[in-house]
Amino acid sequence: MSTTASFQAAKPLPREFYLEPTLTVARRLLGQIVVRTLPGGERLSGIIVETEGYLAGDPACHAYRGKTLRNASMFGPPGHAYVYLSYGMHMMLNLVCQEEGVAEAVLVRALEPLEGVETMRSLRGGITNTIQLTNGPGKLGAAIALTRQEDDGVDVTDPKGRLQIIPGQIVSDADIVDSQRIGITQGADLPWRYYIRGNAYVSRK
DNA sequence: TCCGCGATCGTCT
DNA sequence: GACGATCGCGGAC
Repeated sequence: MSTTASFQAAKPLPREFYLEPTLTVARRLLGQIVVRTLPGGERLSGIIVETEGYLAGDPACHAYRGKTLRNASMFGPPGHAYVYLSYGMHMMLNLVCQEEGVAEAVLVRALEPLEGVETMRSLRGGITNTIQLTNGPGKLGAAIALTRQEDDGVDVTDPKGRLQIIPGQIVSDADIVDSQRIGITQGADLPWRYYIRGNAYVSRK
């Protein structure tokens, strides 16, 4: 196994991290690490390699038409998760940005697996191709066993939480590619998708 | 390799 | 009653 001791001890990124402009947060989340602790104690983790920003006033944002039961956590405090069901089958992971009342978030679209790869494999139906484990928002949701009941609204800055974002590597601007968001019709031309240049786990180049 | 389509269900019109 | 911030399969070329 690889040397994981250094990041296992790391504390989650602080709440202030999520108060920068949301598109800045979307860029800075690249290289950071999602840590999922299963009920039995096993850790699943991966490096964030692809994100998308969703802003207030953006027609593609779920909060565009106001607060509802589904998008309520987006209106909550920063540093919490907004998890929802997409296409009736995929759980999507977003991280809430901006102060309470401002509904903006970053969608985590792809991870590079670190810990718990074999468990992720079984959660993804036993597929053998490691690249395809987490190279898409629905795929990573399944790979880390996200559920709306247990994960929507959780505080990802809580050092004891089931879902945390901890510091990873620094990604320089030169290694970040800006592109158009995927799978939306409204605001499809906006370049608010970011990914790590050359990373094999990005959903689309 | 590319494209079209079905699965599946909560949410909002 | 329609439509997704998706995915994976099957058929055509």
